[in-house]
Order: sequence, then C-alpha cells, then structure tokens
Amino acid sequence: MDRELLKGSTPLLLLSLLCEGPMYGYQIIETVRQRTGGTYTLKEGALYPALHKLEATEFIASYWETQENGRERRYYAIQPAGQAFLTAKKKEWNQFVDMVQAFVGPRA
Amino acid sequence: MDRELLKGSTPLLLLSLLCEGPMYGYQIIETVRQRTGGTYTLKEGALYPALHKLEATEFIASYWETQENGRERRYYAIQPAGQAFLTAKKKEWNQFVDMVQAFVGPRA
DNA sequence: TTGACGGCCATCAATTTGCGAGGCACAATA
DNA sequence: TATTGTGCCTCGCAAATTGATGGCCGTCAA
Repeated sequence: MDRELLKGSTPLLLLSLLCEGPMYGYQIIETVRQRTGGTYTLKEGALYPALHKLEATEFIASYWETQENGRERRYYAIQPAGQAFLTAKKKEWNQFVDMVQAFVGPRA
Repeated sequence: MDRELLKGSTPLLLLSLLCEGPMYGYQIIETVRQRTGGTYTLKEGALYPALHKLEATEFIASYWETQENGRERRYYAIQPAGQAFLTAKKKEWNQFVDMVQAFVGPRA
C-alpha cells in the first residue's frame, strides 16, 4: 500500500478505532495489522506522535492501567470533542472520496 | 478540504485526467477547480513539481505547442507506462478506500 | 541462569509532500 | 497605459511518515 495515500488518514483511523472503546498503543497497531490482513502496518513513529497530538487537542484522553502482572499500559479513550471532530472528519472523508472518484471514474 | 488527505492522491488525479487527453498546466488547474465546484483548487506549487516528477519517470511526456496568438503552452500526455501505472494506482486506491471504510464504517 | 523473544512505551533524523508566495512573460481588455 | 488574465516555474516552510534506535519488563526454553 502506497504510504502517501495514508498520510492524512491517520487521525481519522485512530478516532474511529477509539470510538469502539479505549485501546493502548500496541493494541492499536496489532488491531490495524490484523484487520487489514497485514497490508497496513501502522508504525510506532507515526502512531505515538499522532496520539499525543490528539491528546493535546483533547480529542482523546489517556490513563495508565496496571495489569495483573504488574506492568502498565497506557490506554487512550475518545472524548466528546473527539466524537464531534470524528463526525466532521468522516464527512470530509466522504467528500474526498467522491471527488477522487469523480476523476478516477467509478470502481472497476 | 483538508490538505492532508490529498497528499498522495495528486499523481492519481493527474494521470486520470491526462487519460482523457493531453492537457496543459493551467488547463488542469482550471478543470479541477470547475469539476469540484471550487472545493479543490490545485496549486501551482503542487502541480508542476508533480508533473515534472511524472515526466521524469516517463509516465507522461510533454511537448510545447504554439497557439494562434503566438503564445506557447506545454502539453502533457500520458504514456503507455503511465497507463499501466494508473491501472495499478486505481486498484490501490480502491483498496485504500475499502480499508479506511472498514474502520470508519459505511457511508452515513 | 542466561538469553532470546514478545509485549509495550517512546523519540529522533531524514525524507517526502504539499502549500503559500513569489517571479517572469505576454496578450487582451478597459 | 494600466489592469487583468493566461501561462510557466522555483524556493523555503510546515507537517506527516518512515526507519532506526532505545529502553523496560516478563516468560519460556536451553
């Protein structure tokens, strides 16, 4: 998969995922990898900066949770502002797809 | 329209357009602007470097044509290699859309 | 007990892309 | 003559991803 296409879609993906419930970084990476059958492997270098940015704007919030084995995980959860933002982003996404489709032509 | 989403889609757009016939830079910009109803204005700073790159890889070729009034225009035409590349790109595009759709959910 | 491996967090330099601004040139119109 | 529109292009900046790298902790097998 061409990396370039993914560029702007990361926040959209993350918010959509977190919409299903809180997740931690590693889990996000694995989930994406599994659901896409391995075609898309989200890199840490892309994930964490994106998460931190979303947190800085308060679209998501994070908290540490201790597992049974004593280790910690950092969970990220979507916030109301993030929900609203996600809604707007989805709309934008659909517009974008329509636009490209208009040039590329309908799906083969 | 969020610029970030557009990032990787420019070559796809250009090749798709040129598939309809040779065009020159200014014409491309105007065509895109009109077809999208103004939501997407391709900028020169994005267009020309992209065209030059496509030409460097021989996906498109260019030639100057003199108008009646004596002015010159540089036309860009898609090449066989570009056709093939476009086909592959379209496929990739569809995969990409499906992938995002899988996370974002079906269209509202 | 040591070492390899997987889970889990994260940052950094380099690369790539698009954007905004600007430059240059000529024709048509006012 | 001045302004607008056509038409090409480059430069520096900002933003995002990649690939590399680093660290910490458990566990399981040798």
